[in-house]
Amino acid sequence: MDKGLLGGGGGGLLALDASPRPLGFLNLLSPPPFHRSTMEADDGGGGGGGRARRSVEVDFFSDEKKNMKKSRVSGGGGAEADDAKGPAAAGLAIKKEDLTINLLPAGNNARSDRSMVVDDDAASRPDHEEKSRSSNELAAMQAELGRMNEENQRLRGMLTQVTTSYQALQMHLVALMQQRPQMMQPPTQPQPPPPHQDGKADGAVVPRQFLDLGPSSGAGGEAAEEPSNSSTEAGSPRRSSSTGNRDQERGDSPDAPSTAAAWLPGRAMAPQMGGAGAAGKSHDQQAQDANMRKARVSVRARSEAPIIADGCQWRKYGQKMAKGNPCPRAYYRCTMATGCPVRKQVQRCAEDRSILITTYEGTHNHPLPPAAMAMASTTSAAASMLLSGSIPSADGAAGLMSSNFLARTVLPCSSSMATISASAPFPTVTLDLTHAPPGAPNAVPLNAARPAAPAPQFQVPLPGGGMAPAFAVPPQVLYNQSKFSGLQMSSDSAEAAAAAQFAQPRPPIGQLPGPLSDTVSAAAAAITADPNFTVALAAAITSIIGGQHAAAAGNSNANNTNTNTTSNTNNTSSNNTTSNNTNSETQ
DNA sequence: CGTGTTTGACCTGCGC
DNA sequence: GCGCAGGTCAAACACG
Repeated sequence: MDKGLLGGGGGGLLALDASPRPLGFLNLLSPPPFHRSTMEADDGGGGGGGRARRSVEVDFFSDEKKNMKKSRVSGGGGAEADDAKGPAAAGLAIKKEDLTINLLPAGNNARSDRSMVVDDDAASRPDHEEKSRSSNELAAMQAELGRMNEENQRLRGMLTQVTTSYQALQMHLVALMQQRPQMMQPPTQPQPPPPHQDGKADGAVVPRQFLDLGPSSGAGGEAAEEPSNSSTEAGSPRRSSSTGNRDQERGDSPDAPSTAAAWLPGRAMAPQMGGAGAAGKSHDQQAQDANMRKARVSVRARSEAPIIADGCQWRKYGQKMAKGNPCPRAYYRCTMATGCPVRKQVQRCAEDRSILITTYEGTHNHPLPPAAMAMASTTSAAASMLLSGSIPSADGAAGLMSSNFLARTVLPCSSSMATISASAPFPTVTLDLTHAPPGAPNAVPLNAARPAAPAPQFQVPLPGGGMAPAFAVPPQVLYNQSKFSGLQMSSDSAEAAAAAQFAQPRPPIGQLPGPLSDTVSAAAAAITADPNFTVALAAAITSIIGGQHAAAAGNSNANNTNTNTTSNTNNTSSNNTTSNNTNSETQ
């Protein structure tokens, strides 16, 4: 099925999506603002009010745009959309040009408006008056230009800063990506002989340490023993739910929280920089892990479909009645790789059964199709922010702030759509996609974003391989669903776009077939395809760049918390025992 | 026959 | 210590 998606999507979209952004990854930073006008036409919002909260970028953009607008006014030139590239530089260049032009009072000014006025006046006034007026105007313009230059300097500085950050991030990303292929070995080889302790200590070297947590531990039955030992030494407050032994055998559950942070900036970075002292460090880290609770990302979306397609393949391994909810909760495990620790729970909201609550836990230890990448990056970003926010002090407030930032980052169009609950037992970020933002219907735009996409890609694959009647649902549902799947769908197109590159053994993100370019292309394609994906990536990037900023940013917006709390336990009691539900309602 | 789902049983953590 | 609830396992079953 996945193959079908990949294969089907195919080439058409590739050209469509990938081409527009030759700059590739760098665009990750710049597109959101500049594409907003075009891409977010989808949202019908036209960029309206809600966008403004977009932290630095917005300001940057708006300022920039202002400048550019001025430039255009003065330049009178045509194609506006085209010069959206190279913000600061372009603006500066134009300005200089204008300067030259303005300094030449010579007859035909390019400044259509003003010059027209001037000309009109000039016709009826003496020369000297005209000249004085011109000189005044000139002076004013020069002053304005001076201001603009200053502004440009500022913007340049910001740009430099952003670029620097980006480069650092990119390097980090590359490092992580290069590590990933290593991780991919184990899954294909279901159980590489438990090289556990040594494997982590030597072969895998430092960098793998975090990434190891998923696969390697998942690989070796006893391998998992090691971490759990240390963590138990550390007190093992972790509530790895069930099954000490079984989990070790699976190797996922105990490590899920760690893997959830696998590509976290701080955490992933630390080992690399740490270098030696693997033992002590890992010990440390494990203690940290032990302190860390499982981070979860919960997505609320309206959907008639029993499950939300997120680009991954899931296998249902259990179903249970949750207390206080007449609807059973289904447990899924990622089956895209053998040792993948990622799980998700799917349950319908008790209050509104049209709302599907999908809770993700853990991080994939295998390459993901862009479709899944979108979701993974989103959830990972959410989880990482959550965790990074709570690591330092285990303070819920930090996480809360981060989450607010996340809310705006992941879902910029809806400040009140993401919520965090750092309350026990697991810190959970909730992305509430059930609220229809103002300029809603973007199911169509999504389609529009990928006009050539074959129908199958729009279908919602069910775990069982069937297709959910996702588009037989009411518009509202469709909207909400698509809003959620804005991540997946858009990335579907990205998937399609990347299909050519990933077509073979699918080395997607992990292996960087060539240099970085393929991945970059895919990312660029995806970004081009859908602002939501951009935003998701931005969230991931933001999380990598630094939780502090996130926390800070979130801090400044801490008042945006909404009331959608995610509590992991429903307190209403019932007599539901642990008996399993045979209810086929959701299946 | 392979893959995925269903479902009863089991394990674990937590609160009382 | 006991009971409850969440989470998972794994045999049985269904399906293509």
